[in-house]
Amino acid sequence: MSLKKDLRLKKRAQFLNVYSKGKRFNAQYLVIYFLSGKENKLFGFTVSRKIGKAVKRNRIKRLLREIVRVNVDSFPDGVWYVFNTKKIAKNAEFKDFESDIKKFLNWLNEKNFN
RNA sequence: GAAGAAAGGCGGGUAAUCGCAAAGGUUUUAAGCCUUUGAGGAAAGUCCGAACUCCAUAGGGCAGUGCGCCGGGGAAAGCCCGGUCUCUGAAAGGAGAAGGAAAGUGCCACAGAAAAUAUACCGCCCCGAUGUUAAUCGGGGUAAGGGUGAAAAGGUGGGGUAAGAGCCCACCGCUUCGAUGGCGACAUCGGAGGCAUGGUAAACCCCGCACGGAGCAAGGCCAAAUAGGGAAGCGUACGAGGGUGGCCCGCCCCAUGCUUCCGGGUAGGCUGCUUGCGGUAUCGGGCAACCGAUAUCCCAGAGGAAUGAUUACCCGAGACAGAAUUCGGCUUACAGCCUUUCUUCCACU
RNA sequence: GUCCCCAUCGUCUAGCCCGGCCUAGGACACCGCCCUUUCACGGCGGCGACAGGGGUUCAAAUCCCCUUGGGGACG
Repeated sequence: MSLKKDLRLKKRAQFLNVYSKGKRFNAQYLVIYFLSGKENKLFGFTVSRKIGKAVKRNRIKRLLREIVRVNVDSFPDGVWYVFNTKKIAKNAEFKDFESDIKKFLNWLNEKNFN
């Protein structure tokens, strides 16, 4: 894993909490849910069976984790994040996910300044 | 050299930087640092078989399911190896759920005379009657030919006959008896019979063999909140109830009372969890599957789930694909490459 | 992960157990014609499917095996 275990969402209840109470950001290949007001910073990753078989799903999760690991300091504290993949992410590359996440971070910063 | 067949193996490599998981060591509150290890031949499908765990002791019967040539291997298997037979290919080879249809039952559409106690549509032949003939009618013989069908009651050839027919003969097939070889399936040879026994058992079924059920989300331990009960022992009574087997018998539990004890259990956590019918090498036995001996090694163990990213170079430019309790198989997917053996054809010596 | 179930026209289904009459029936939908001034209703006709591959059999939607695609239970 390219991201420490302490920084990951683990329980199904936590995921459901983010889905139901959190906000949503649509990018090209990703849908990012986030819920603020928490005491720590956690990340969760979800890849549907519709994307492909186990090898492909694992690869996408690893790519996402790597991007988050590199940019972990750019994410605001006290927020839980969940990354979902869209169906078109089947053929996406590392750079595609990277630009999506950069876009999300810029959007967050703008909101905070406003 | 070309085309092809079989068996076995490999499944990009090297380096740098940043990272992940486990184990060990170390400073030690957390955490950090160092070292080592870290997906497959199919990890897949979940199609068989086991180990392990629980269920009521896993017993008897019925039902049900699966398997089915012979010998060997294996813990077992819808498994493997060797052989037999049948089918198939020019050959090397390949394929086969391959017992029983002379125990019984069922089915065999359409077509056809007839689909299993055989029968007779067109025919062929004989006799009789009518008739010049042709032919028609009646009685009988026959199943060679035609036609139908997936399949027509041994096949081909000859003799024979009024026409025909295993009616007779030869060969082939079949049945049966014997001999020889083989552990055996079976094969070969010889004699006899004069043909009886259509197909279908991945139709019911018969014979033989095997099978109790569930599955690591099994099961065990610790244990918030909430709710108040739960467990053990003894005694009595009843088959009416309950207990996850498809059913029956058998088996186990018990309403309630008394005594003793404090535990049961959800969220959650820990465990089961990786040393095993283990791998590798050498030697020996065996055609082989496999077995034995010796030496040596420890080789993933997660739990929203670890192997990734970037860069550089090389080549033939990298397929199918990711462990989840563990093994033995089967099946399915798979770019390209290597090794060995064999078959056929062509060329040369 | 472990254990199960299902697959037939565009949609819902019958046939499968017990093979042949299946060139696979019906309803809704779609298309054309008739009826009506027109639409609807009604009538007639048409289009249209056995998930894929292999095996058993004379013959497979049906029996057997493999694959593919859906769905469910167990936290």
